[in-house]
Amino acid sequence: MPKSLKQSKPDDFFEQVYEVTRKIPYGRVTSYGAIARFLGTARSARMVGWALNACHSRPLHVPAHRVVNRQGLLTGKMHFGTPTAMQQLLENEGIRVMNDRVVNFRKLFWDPCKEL
DNA sequence: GGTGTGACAATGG
DNA sequence: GCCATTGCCACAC
Repeated sequence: MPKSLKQSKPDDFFEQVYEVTRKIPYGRVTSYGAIARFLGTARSARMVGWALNACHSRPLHVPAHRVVNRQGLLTGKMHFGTPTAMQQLLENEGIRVMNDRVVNFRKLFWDPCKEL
């Protein structure tokens, strides 16, 4: 029974990513690396992005638009259906975006390891 | 069980 | 501040 137990949650890692992403405060942004480090997989920052890629398979809405790369670049905007959807959502929260890059990213940066 | 891949991060120029 | 290269882990086939 022990070996079959984990079979129920094959996407445990993804679940964690979604959970942290939902906890991002309004008007704040974070990076994939920060989430990865918070989950204990600092070197799997790419997996965080991939996990969000599968967020469409989730019944719950995930504010993936608040997650950007270390440079504050909206690398995943293309996965929102429309190329401008991500930027629109960020601007809607008061976040200024220029050239697909978050302005004052360091100020708006939200570190789950510290804040959470 | 190996191979390919990905919404990244860190470093150096 | 920007561009190019390398390393990295987890997942699908």
